[in-house]
Amino acid sequence: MDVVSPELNSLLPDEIMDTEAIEDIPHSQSDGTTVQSEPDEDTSVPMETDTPVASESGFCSDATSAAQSLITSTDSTLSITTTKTTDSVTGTSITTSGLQKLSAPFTISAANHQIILNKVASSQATEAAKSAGSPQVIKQEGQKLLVTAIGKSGQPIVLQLPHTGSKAGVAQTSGDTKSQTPQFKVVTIGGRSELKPVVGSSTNQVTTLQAQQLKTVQIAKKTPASSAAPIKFIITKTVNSKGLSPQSSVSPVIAGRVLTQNSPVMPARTITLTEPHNTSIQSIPGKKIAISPLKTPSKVTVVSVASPTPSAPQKSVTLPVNVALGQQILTVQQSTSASPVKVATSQTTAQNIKPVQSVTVGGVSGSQFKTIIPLATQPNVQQIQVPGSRFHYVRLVTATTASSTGQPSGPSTSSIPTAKPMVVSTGAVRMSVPIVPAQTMKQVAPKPLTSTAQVVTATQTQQRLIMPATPLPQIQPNFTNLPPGTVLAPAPGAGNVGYAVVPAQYVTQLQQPPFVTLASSSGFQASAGIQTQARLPLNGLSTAETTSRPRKPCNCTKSQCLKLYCDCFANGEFCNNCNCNNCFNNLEHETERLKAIKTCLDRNPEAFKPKIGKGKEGESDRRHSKGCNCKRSGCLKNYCECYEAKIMCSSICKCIGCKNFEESPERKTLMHLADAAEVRVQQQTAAKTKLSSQISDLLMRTTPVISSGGGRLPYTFVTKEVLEATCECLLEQAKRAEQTHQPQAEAERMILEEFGHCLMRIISSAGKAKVDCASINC
DNA sequence: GAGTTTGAAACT
DNA sequence: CAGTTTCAAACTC
Repeated sequence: MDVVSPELNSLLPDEIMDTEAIEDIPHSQSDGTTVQSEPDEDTSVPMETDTPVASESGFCSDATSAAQSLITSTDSTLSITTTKTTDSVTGTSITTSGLQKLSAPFTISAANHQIILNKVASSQATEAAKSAGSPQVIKQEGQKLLVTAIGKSGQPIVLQLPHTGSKAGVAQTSGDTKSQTPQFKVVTIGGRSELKPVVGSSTNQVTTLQAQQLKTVQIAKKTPASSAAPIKFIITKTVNSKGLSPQSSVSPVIAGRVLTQNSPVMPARTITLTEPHNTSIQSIPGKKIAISPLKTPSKVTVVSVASPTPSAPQKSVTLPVNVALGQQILTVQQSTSASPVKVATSQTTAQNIKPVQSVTVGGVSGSQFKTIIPLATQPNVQQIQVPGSRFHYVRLVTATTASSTGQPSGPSTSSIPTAKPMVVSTGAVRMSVPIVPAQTMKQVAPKPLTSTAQVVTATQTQQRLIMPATPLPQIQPNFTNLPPGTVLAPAPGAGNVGYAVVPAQYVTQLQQPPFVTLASSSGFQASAGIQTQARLPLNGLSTAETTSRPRKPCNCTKSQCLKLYCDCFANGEFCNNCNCNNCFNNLEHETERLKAIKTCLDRNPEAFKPKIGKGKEGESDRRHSKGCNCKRSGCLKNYCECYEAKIMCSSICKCIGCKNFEESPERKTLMHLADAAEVRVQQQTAAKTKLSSQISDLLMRTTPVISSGGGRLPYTFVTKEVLEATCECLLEQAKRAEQTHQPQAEAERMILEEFGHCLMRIISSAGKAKVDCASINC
């Protein structure tokens, strides 16, 4: 199953990934040296969760830094997710219920620009492993994901995934990887569609993109010239794993979305990202991944190639990576062989990166890839706001309770029945968020450790992804909607449903159209072909509406903005530029906020779901999920949530005296009035715009040019002398008023009157000058 | 801007 | 689940 269907993919905007990826890595590698994780085929390394049922995405951490990049892939699915809870050792991931993953812990090293993904053991293997009483083993069998990023020079970025994959729907064991059909994925980083693939894998598996259906996932590269320019990554994947020829010339891509490449061609370079064995996320609570707008963002999103098993969810992976200008090609290889994960950056230039703070990966001039990683010792709460910035901050936080201290080798592991990867893209931000039922996370079952296996203590460790919640559209029922601010909030009664809370402040809100890519392990059937990557309306509002309308600031006074009364909180956003008092809806009160979220979810698991969703079949596309209860407003005022959402009341509404139905004359009248008002507003806006333009033009023409070699405008009558003369006139008038002992009001009137006279003279002079100038054709 | 109205959310 | 209270937004003046 693919996370993103071609159809949906075609709907993707050209720029959907305008983000900077900054990741907080628990243990960052300071020198960016290549780190290779070991193949670890035999070693089972349980992640945070290791219940057989639980499927967890593999986590990738930066070499020493747990760069919360998660790369997972199923047989035919490759997903890269930035996550915090990374088990470093072997990039363990837990597969469950047919969810097969490929976890590829990776490190960015300066050597190769290669990211090597390790294949996660199949669910069967996991089951077997668990049944054997051993921690679940993640086999890192050799799929390599080769990602080449287009550098500043414009070299197309190619992501190649020659990996052996089994047919969709067939669970594959870890040992089956060799039998898998190699798949080829092309990832382009950069803006152009010039993608010409392809790079042979290390295993000599060169695949031909021709005759393969490629799916492009993501895109986003912004101006390479700017250091802060975000980078687009387009990832195409081959749908058809068959017919891969070992040696193939690469045909240009493809059906997928092609990126535009702004930069000149550069030789492709590979960066191998490897997850250090020693790194465990849990060891560092409260980690965050921040995407810094100041840094050149680049994000790689890997889309699952195919669905191995019907029940196996695909994971899309978003790998936020800061790519500096002139970045080179980031290559992620997924080899069929169980090669150790490597992190190598090509042309390691400046890697003067403090450990855990930033990781710079290869650069032509300086760091090509830079990952900024918050220090592990930093408080896990650090609010990041970039008002007006189009770049989004993404932070992965391990929300920890008292006991969630990182214990890399802690015996207990949390069981996550179904990790639900989600890719949420809000224009600039796209992420893959494994949603893990918090309830299951609380259930920690100690497991015996193998000598090589690293057990991650996930006890009460919550990984939180902070994302803009506002644009979050309604998520598929299986996924549940993303609640505000926190990941892994328990959803009572929701079974395996978990929540990913996405505070908005880390991300510029409403800057980009909401975008969601979702994949559900349980809900997505391969046969159904349910791949979701589409813009979904938010609360009944179209994308354009949501993007164009900034959120209103709240005015809460008593709720501390921690109840659903607060729109900010209800929308999963932090308060920002609000008028609230005693606000706790911020990172300074994260504990309270999380508690409040949990409370809300306890009360109503769907509390943070959009209220306006799709109605039943045959009904209107949009309707209120609960219906309104209006009694006095006739459902024709904004008190009514239905009316406010510009939808009509439905059968589930319990309103009295409803007039908000199709044939309602009152409603029609209101609609007409509203339309007329809107037209007036538009006209006024247009008039203002025009007037502003005229004024601006007038100022341009009339303002004396400070001679800077740029030439002088023809009508530079407001000169310094004119200004001085005007001021003298005004002063003289003031003196006159003072001498005549005029009251202050009268004095002001006289001065203003004089000022008016001065203006009139200036304008008159300007008019004459214009005429004169025109007469002489100046 | 103050006061009122309204209905969702929260509480009992 | 129903009734009541609390709350903040919508609305009116």
